[in-house]
Amino acid sequence: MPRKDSKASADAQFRARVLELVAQIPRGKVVTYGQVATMVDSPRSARAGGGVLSGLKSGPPTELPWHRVINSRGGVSAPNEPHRFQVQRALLEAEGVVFRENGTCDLKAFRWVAQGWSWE
DNA sequence: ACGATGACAGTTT
DNA sequence: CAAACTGCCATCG
Repeated sequence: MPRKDSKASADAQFRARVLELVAQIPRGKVVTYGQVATMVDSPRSARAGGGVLSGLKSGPPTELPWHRVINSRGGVSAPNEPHRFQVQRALLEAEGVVFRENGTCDLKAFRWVAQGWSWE
C-alpha cells in the first residue's frame, strides 16, 4: 500500500515508534535506551529515545510505561529531577524489579527482548 | 530558523 | 578497576 515519502516526518515516525515499542513492554520487565533505539531505528539514537519520552509533555498524554525504560547500567538516570528518579524506581520495584545496593538491577534477568529479536 | 539542552552509550585515559 | 570525554539524534526555547 502507498507509503508517504520517507523524507516526511522522519522524526515524528521515530517518536511514534518509540512510544509504541515502550507501550509493548510487559510489566516487570525493563529495556535500555540503547535497545529501544536499536529496535526502532538506529542504535545511535539512544539519547533521542530519552528525548522522545521527555517530549511526552508536548506529545500525546499517553500513560506510557516510560518507567520501564532505563539506561545501560540497568538503573534509573538522575537528572535535575530527583523526584522522577525516585518515582521511576518505586514503580519498577512495585512491578517486581529488584534493585541492587548500587541502585542498579540485573538487566540479564529483567531486560525484555521482543520475540524475534536477539540480544547479547 | 537557529542554537542550546538532555530521561544515553560507547570508548579511552 | 574507576572516571572522563566524545559522538548522536530528537526535542525545546
